[in-house]
Amino acid sequence: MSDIRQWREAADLLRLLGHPVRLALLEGLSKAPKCVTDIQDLLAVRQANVSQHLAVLRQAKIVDYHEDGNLRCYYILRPGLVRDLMRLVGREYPCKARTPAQVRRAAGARRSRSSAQPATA
Amino acid sequence: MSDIRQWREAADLLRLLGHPVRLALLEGLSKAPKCVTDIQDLLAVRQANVSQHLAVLRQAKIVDYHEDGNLRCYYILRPGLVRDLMRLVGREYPCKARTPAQVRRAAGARRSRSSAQPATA
DNA sequence: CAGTAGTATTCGCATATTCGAATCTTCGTG
DNA sequence: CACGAAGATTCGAATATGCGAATACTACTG
Repeated sequence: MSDIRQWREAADLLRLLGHPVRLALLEGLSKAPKCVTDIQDLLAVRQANVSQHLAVLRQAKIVDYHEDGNLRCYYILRPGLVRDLMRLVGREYPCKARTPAQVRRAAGARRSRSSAQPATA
Repeated sequence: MSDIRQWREAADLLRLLGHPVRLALLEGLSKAPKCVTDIQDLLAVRQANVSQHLAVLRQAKIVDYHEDGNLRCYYILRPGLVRDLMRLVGREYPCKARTPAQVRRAAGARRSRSSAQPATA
């Protein structure tokens, strides 16, 4: 479990979700589908910018839309993801400080690298 | 709930977590506390870079450390947060596509903005 | 005290992200 | 068909992020 590449996808997802407008967008959409102009109106963000953020969320398969005449009604494509996301960012996670002794014991006998093998390189 | 500023903190948190090295770091630390050199060795990332990422996580109060002589043993300061985070990025969230009719109905009667009330502003 | 291992910090560059302005497309209506 | 409204896309500039190299700092050891 030391390969960093396996975390790239998860990191991309988190980074993409980590934008205030996109979070507000997701919360708004999680209540009901909305068209771009409604969102623009609701969030006080310019239309082009709303479209840009929606495009990002759409590429990530987090939202999708249906066309209704001239309008595009966006909705949450993965409600479970958004729900869990909102819980994560909404919850308070208290700090659980450990004592030096606890940490030292949990760290095991691994002192330094004095006995390190040259690895695979 | 249309104020974007209230999402800034959450967005900052997600963005900060959205980095492959930091995720790998958190997973490694969630198994046991480790010192910087151990991590550097485990993840094949340069020492300065490990320190940089750890500094970010420390400022966000996600990790902390205790000094053990010359070493700094880092540990997860908010295990609940990291646990839920790992669950979120580890789980599969299936796409729940809606039909146009479903979306239109859920969107309510809000067609466009033609009949928009001036809101509370 | 000199040397060294462990770690942090600073600096600079390369790359990525964000956003506004402008433009383009499409659909509906008269 | 002309026009306007809804929305997407492109482009460029400002800002942020990531990382390596170099360096500084500190606590042990001899």
